Amino acid sequence: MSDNTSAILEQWFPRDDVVLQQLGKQVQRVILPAGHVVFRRGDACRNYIVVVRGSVRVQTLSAGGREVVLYRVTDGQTCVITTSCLISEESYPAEGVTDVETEALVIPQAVFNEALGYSESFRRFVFANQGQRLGDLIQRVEDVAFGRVDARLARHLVDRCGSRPGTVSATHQQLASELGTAREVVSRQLKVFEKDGLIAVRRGLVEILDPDALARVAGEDR
Amino acid sequence: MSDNTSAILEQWFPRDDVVLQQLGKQVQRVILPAGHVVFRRGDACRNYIVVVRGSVRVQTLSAGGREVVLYRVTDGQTCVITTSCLISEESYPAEGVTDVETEALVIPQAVFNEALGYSESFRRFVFANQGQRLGDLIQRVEDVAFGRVDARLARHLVDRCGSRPGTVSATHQQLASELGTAREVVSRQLKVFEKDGLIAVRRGLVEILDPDALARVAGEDR
DNA sequence: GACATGCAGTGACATAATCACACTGCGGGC
DNA sequence: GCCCGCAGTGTGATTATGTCACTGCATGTC
Repeated sequence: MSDNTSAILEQWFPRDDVVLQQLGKQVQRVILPAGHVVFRRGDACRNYIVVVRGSVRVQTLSAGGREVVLYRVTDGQTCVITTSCLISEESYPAEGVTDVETEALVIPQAVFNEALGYSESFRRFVFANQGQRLGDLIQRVEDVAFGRVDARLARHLVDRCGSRPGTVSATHQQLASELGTAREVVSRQLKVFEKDGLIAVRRGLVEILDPDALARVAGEDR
Repeated sequence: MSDNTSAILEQWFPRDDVVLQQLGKQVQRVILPAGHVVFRRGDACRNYIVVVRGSVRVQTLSAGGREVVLYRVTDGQTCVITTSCLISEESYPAEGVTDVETEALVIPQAVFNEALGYSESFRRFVFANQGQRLGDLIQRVEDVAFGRVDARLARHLVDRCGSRPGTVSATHQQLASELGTAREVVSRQLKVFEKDGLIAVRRGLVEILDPDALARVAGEDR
């Protein structure tokens, strides 16, 4: 069990509170492999899920068969959709898939409800997470509605490799889903970046040669 | 005071519960004129707001100065952003403006927090609302990313006038904000609809002549 | 009437999405 | 090894949208 797990459990279900201690015992820990489908569109939601370590991307399949990534849930975070579905007892409107091996806490609905009523700090955690994911979603609407593809692509690559040169492992199709655009557009844009010496592309792989220049492209607000 | 207000107050703060009764006394009712700015980007959030009657649109101003409408809050609903900002004590990431004269309940932060811990039914209401607005947002991401402007515009007009012929009062700029596109695009598309005899346009007004045909345009999934 | 202002129309151009199809690297089966 | 299949990629043609620059038009104010 990772240190994170213990810390989170201790924080929410401290030893000195008998009620929370009891609730804490019903929390399970799971480790999911990369690519595991955590929930599908239409599934009923039965558990509150907290990602302790790893990354889950939440995406939706449009009528035309295209995918957009809505947001990611990473270390110490939870998913807005899960939370609201859990309480309103609606089914999932999107799907969640692990990007990498992911460690998560699974809190049954009943336990979640009790903890929510009992502990203000738990409530605060839950809602703060809601706010953050919500902000991600709003940002996404703005990006897709107004953002230029070159800037968005550059930003995404920089985000994934940091400020040091390195490689990002993704197909053009995956990148397109991240950005809410089409594969061809990504292919062409990558070509442009490559011609400018910012990156090198190989099958399923993008090598970042000049993160600073890339960051500059990302930052140029039109 | 409208019937709705009494009903909502009675539902959340019933007479037979002394604690909730006390909390209920601190809830205020306000009537806001059309076009009133309920909250601005960057404002701190101090109250939980429930729209009893009317409509508030929540929108965001992008870096380029363009506006998108994220969703609307109407009769009996609340705003996701308000809720999560209130609990996580962050500032508003968007702004809210009344479309029409709007009657609302204003619940101070402290009262909201207490009620949330005390009443499961109140909690359920709060989160169910979160889920609905969230669904709106997801839909918006899909629309903006994949939707065709003609279909979205047609759908929007139909939504606003119903299945009977009638008039929608909005400038092209307003329509563009609703759809997350540019004014010129709306102007051109309206011209096309007009040429096809679906609508007639006048300054600040769109007259719906053939709602059925318009609905057909809206429904044609690509 | 002169002017300011907000709204709408339009052409030219840039960017992005879509469609159609060719090409390529790689792994599995033989 | 060789062939094949397939996911991944490249590219041109076409259409849809977004952007820019500017004009015209209605309305209100002085």
